[in-house]
Amino acid sequence: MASLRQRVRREMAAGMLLAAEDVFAESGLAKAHVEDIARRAGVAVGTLYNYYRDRDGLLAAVLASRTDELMAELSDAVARTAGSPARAAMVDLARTYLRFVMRRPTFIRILTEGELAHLKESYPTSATIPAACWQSLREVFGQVIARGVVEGTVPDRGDDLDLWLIVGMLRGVVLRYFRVGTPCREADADRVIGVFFDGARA
Amino acid sequence: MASLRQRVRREMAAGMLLAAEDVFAESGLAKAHVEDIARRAGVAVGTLYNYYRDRDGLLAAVLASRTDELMAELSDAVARTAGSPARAAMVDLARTYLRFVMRRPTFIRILTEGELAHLKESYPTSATIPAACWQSLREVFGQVIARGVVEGTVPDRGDDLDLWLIVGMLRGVVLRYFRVGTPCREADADRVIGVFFDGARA
Amino acid sequence: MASLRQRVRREMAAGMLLAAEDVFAESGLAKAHVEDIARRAGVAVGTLYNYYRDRDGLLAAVLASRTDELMAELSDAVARTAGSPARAAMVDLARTYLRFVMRRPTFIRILTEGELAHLKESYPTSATIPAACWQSLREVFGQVIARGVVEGTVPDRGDDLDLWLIVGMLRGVVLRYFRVGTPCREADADRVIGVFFDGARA
Amino acid sequence: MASLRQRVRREMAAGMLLAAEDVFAESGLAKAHVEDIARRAGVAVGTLYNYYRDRDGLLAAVLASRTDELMAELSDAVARTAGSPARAAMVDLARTYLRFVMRRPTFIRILTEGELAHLKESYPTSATIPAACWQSLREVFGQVIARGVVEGTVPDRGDDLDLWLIVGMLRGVVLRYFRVGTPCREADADRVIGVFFDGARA
DNA sequence: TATGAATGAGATTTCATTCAT
DNA sequence: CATGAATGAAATCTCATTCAT
Repeated sequence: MASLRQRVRREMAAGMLLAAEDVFAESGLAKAHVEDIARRAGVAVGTLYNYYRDRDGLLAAVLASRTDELMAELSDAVARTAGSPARAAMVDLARTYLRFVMRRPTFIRILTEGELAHLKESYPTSATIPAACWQSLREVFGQVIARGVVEGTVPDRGDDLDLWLIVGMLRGVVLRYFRVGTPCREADADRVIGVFFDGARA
Repeated sequence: MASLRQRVRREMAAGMLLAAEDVFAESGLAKAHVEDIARRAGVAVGTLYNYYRDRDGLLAAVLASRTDELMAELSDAVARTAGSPARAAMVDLARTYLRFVMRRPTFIRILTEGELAHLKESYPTSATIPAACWQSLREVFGQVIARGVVEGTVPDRGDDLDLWLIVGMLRGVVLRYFRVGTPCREADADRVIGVFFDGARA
Repeated sequence: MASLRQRVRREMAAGMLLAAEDVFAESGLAKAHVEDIARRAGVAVGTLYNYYRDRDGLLAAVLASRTDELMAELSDAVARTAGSPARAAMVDLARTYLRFVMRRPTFIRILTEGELAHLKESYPTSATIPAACWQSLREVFGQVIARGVVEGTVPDRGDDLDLWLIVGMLRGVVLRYFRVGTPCREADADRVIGVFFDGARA
Repeated sequence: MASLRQRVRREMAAGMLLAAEDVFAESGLAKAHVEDIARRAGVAVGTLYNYYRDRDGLLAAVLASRTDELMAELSDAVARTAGSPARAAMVDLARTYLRFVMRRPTFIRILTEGELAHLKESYPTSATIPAACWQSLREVFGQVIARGVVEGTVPDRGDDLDLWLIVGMLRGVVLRYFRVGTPCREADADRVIGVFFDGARA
């Protein structure tokens, strides 16, 4: 059982994590200042450093926790659609992902920025996490597509381009949300998978 | 006829622009240091500032020149496919874009990073250019899709989601190149447009 | 009661202010480098910037505090000579001023340099303070001279030239101190006012 | 006889000197940029350096030529009032000085700024000239006052304070011009000397 | 001799991290 | 542990001076 002290410590750490996530997303990874994070968390900078090694460690913690959360939800979706046809499973995956985007938009923003930003210098530990997360996302879709190939509903093209296209379309939906404000809806997930299977005409 | 001095000046400016493009792309917008750009260009820092007002001006110049180049090629593609069916025109556009990506990958890297980075503070002038460029790219596809709607080959869904999906797929192809190294080929453009019209099965 | 932290903070700020005053006076406003001020104050540059927005803010603080000090002493002098004849009051003012010069020569040096230097670019906030201070000094003398006019001991010439002459003579005494090292004494104040009322012969 | 070449060279040098004087006065000694001087003179910076060793040399030349001009006029005044009473001679000197101020205000501005500015670093050669010029001005008045002492119209106080007071008053008149725009008139010279001999009442 | 672009030392300011209280 | 002031390396930008043309 967690002692009171441990519980308090965990809650403080969690509060700082939320503050960090907000600031990383709002200000951008390059302009996210430790002092801003501390202010947002309602603690002193020194306290941040008592809980996390450095700014990099803070980002790594944000990424790790949210990445776990996302992967857990995707795993759930995979598990619960184990027997369904590939297309239905993919719809479920896409919906799950877009729901997650709307629930954790700040994290997704960081994840998307981090995919291309050059983080090695400022964030040596965290630098590889976003790309790895995107990789995992593609792999999840890859598993289901493999089922589609077995089913015969998806042709085997012998490359992984389809994965980049599906995830690309999903990123398109999300970027529309970030840039224009149009929320991501389940219907958008259906459209993405619909286009993937039948094209826009269907 | 340009005087010798003018010619030299233009060449120096162009050299610095190329150096800046490389450094912006390689180091990332946040970690692209003026001194690195100068070193890469083989000039002193002060010389950079004789040609461009500040770091922001340097980035703005890079973005402006390459954006113009890209838009010119896309305009050409639109013009030369004026009478073709929408699908053929879109294939041409997508091929044109991917060819450009392979010819100017550093610029595309900047453009893609700049779409989501928070640049207002460090690059007040350049901050809005990447998003505007992406917007233009969507509009170019939008024009052709409108033709497809008239043709009856593309259903009118009453929203702009299709544009985000197409551009999203293209970005997927490009990200694959950036992350995995797989070059963007014309066949990829055909796949993207093929999926858009007929789905992956076709 | 001031907390320990507040007291320390106030003392640090005061120490930096003194260091800044010294360096501004010794090196001149144009050659007073932040690093020199920090070294003189025995702190790191960053610490200066924790207390003052920028170099301009540092100078503004020096000027504001010392200007207040000077004006307070002059106001005291005006108040305590409220019933005296104008001449006695002016002697008191002049003595007060010269005493202040000898107590705060570094500030007076800054004030005198700042009257003519072009500070708008390097010191946007502080630029107008010295001239305003000199203006106040003239006004203080102006009030007493007005009493002299009422008394009939000073002729009303209908212009403000007398003020510029009195303050000019005082500046002469001070410049002698700065250039030749002759200290400003109360007898000098008496001479200045004596000349103003009766000429050098008396 | 001056060759054409020499004449041209002298005219160019003179033009640069005028430009330098303007810029030194307008921008202040610390913010007078060589490029501004060149632009004002209508030549390239390199040309400036063909005529003057460096920025310091340019200022030294400005100061030297104008100082000579001023001292020549004052010497004339001294010479032409050789037989007059001290008071009349001093009025002549003061008028001569204020006329010069109105004819060469830019130079006087530099001279006045240079009296207190710390020029040793940026202008090693020129640094001592302004103070020396002021010293000469006091000496000129000192000679005439010595005559007044002999005459019995000026008491011998055994110090040089009177000189600092007279020159201080003149500086007051000039500062009024610089700060408020009131031109220096001959009547002002009369007032200064009048106050010196008889006080403000007379 | 005139030109004006190239140079790079030097100045200001920022901000992640440390550590005494 | 929490605090937040101190630190100083690092980054941008300026401008007097040089020198090839």
